[in-house]
Amino acid sequence: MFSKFLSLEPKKRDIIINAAIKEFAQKGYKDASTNEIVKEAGISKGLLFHYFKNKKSLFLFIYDYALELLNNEFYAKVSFDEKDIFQRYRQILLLEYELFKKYPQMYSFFVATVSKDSSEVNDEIGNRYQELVESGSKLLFEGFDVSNYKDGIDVKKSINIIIWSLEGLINKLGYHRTTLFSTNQSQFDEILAEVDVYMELLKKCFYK
Amino acid sequence: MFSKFLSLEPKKRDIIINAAIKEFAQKGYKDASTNEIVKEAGISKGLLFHYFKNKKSLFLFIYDYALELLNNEFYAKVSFDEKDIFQRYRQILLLEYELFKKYPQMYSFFVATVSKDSSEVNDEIGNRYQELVESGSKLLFEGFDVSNYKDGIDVKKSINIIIWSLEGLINKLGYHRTTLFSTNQSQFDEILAEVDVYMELLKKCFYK
Amino acid sequence: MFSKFLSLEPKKRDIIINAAIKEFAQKGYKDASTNEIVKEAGISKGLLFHYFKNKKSLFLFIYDYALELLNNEFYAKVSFDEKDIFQRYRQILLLEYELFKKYPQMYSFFVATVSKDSSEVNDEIGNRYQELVESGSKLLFEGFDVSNYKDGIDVKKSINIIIWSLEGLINKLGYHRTTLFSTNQSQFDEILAEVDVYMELLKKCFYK
Amino acid sequence: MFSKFLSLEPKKRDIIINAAIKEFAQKGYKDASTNEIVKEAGISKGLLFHYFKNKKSLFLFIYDYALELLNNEFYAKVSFDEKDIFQRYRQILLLEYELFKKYPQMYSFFVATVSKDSSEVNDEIGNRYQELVESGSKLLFEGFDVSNYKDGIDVKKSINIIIWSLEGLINKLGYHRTTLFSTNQSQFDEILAEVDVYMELLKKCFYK
DNA sequence: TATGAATGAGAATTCATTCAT
DNA sequence: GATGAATGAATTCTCATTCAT
Repeated sequence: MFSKFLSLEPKKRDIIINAAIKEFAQKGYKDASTNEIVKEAGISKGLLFHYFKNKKSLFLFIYDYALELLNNEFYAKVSFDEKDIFQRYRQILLLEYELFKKYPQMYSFFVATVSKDSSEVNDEIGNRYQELVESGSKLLFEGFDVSNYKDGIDVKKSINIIIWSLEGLINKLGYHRTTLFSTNQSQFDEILAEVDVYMELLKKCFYK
Repeated sequence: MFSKFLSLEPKKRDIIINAAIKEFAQKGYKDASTNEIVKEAGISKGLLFHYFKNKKSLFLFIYDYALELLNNEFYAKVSFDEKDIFQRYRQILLLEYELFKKYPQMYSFFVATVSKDSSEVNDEIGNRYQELVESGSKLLFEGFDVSNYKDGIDVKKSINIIIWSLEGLINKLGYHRTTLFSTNQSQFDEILAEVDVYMELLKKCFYK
Repeated sequence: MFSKFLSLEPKKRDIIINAAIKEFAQKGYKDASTNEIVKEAGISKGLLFHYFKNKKSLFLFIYDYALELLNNEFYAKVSFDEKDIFQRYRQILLLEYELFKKYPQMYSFFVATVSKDSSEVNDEIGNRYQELVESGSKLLFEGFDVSNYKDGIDVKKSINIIIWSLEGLINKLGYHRTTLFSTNQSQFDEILAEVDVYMELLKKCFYK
Repeated sequence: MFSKFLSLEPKKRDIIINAAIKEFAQKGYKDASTNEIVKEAGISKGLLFHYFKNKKSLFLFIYDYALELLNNEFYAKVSFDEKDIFQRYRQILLLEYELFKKYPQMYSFFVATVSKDSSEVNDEIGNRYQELVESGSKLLFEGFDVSNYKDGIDVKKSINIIIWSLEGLINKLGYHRTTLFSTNQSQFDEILAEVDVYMELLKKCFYK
């Protein structure tokens, strides 16, 4: 399928991938211009269509590429030995920060794909991203040690409250996560500090 | 600026506004077709560009129109006499439900605008919507009676936790708010019931 | 369907029709360039697609237009009162000559369409041209007075021989009919004279 | 000119020739794809253009190759000892049948070339095919024994009538010659039988 | 010889915008 | 005010041809 493209030297391959991710991330599938992609990648119009049958096929390749990256570079790195929900969440935040420091366009790509999703590619991508995120969320936020919870607390619901609260917090702090993760280290440290304060408050609610 | 359009007889004006909202809501700024708008509104292409300098100017008009509607039909109707945060939130949910029952396209319009925002209009709309929502949120979630809060609780933070948790809940229940509000009354009642359960849990956390 | 185009002022409409016929006649459906058509017609690219949904639709319009022309300007004009096959054939030749003097491109168009027919339009045009020609041929070469035929001659077969012979002759004289009909009047008269000689020979064969 | 190609080992050369004939026969000059040709021939794009300057040059080579084949395999095999025109014609029909059984693509190639001829190659191929066919026809249909013709018959013209009639017949029977020759033996025998009937009728006309 | 990646002009089609009526 | 014909730049995609290896 993409054999021609995949056997390209990594350097050039990545230039093209990044140009495509950038354009799709900025404009969504439909408004993205293959013209812009080739201009950004510094290749000819024909070459893009030598590697990819058409725009859609290029998009789906990029989509799968990004999904795999997300899986390998994020979900695979979470340590599930950490049984305390707050510690686990801190770990996740740090991993996310690293991830999006490394691949800043990828996050925008998913945001654009999920929100601006065009009917032309909807059917194909189905809900693979959604599935990954949901199955991921389940994984990320399960298997906690609940021995130190107050009696009479619905554990599941309390975990939800913790997650939603902290999500709400970082959304507020970062407006969009994209912005959040484009901040520098010291700003990020401030955010972490604020997260810690909220964690303490939530611990008071649910921990003995 | 829009004097020509504004001095139009209200009936015709509304037909055009609704046609535009519908198209922008469905497709976002860039993909919206002025052709579709004039077809839906039953006017000629020339006339649309007689009233509005260009597509962008039409969009910005619609955007401001929708913002004002949101303000009048929602924020202005919240009763600030209700001093209990949970009661206030319940009231807001009901108002929202009414609002989106009445103007179903408007919500879609904002969702589309915020998510699919095209770089071409981003700068102009700035963050007027965001500002309204934020200033609105402040308004909506201030001035509570905190006399029955546990001692030693950071009130502001606890209010945030309540809001974010309930937001998280209805996002989860409705997946997208759009879907949520297009549900029928009995489904909406179920959602309210679930909200109540979470409210009880949150009360345990923060109320004496 | 083609209402926009049909309500155009005849002069301009014909310019476009002729430009399209010319291009399709020269290159066949697939190789014909809409770019060339608009250049030849002196209109903008957009206007062509304002009148016709796409290249295919333009082609089918032209095809039907040409079919109707062929029917009105040729088949409808043949006088079936002429019961002598040779006189009938002479009449037909003269009508054809007039027809193709008047619409020189049309003949080329059909030749190109029949021979170069692209799979992309084949299904749509079906065999409407073929049907017309065949039903036409039947009409053209039936209902003769056979009272002066020699006895023991298979009339049907003899008529076929007459037709095929005369067709063969004018094909030879004109190489392609296209060329034939682009000749001038005096050349055409020579051809007619030659046809007459062959007719005499054929009469000897079949007439008493 | 084509020295490089001609000094190729015959096996490989024929693979390329056949691939090219097939593609040109199916699609005509313009629509034929050099991509398809190299794919079918199992060679690289570069190699094709190493042997042939460009697509046009390849086409002209194939064209001349096919012309020569037609000459050697058909015209050279006709026995001119047969002095009876009807026997000669029968012989020719059988030879044609053998020829196109052996080289089915070649016939399609000429049909496609003659009918779909693109202006880009028209000038170059000129009318070499036409010339061959015409000079061939002269050869094929000359030198007959006319001793048993009726007196007062223009022999040349009567021969023409015979040829055109029989051509007309097989065109009608086979619709296109291509179809005709792709029929199986028993169908071909039926056609021959019909030809014989017409021959008898024509004999009555011209033979004593 | 032999490869196939790379090119870029040209194809059909869309669409916001203008302008004569 | 009102129309919709007319424009042309921009879109995705194709394909003969070249050239470094």
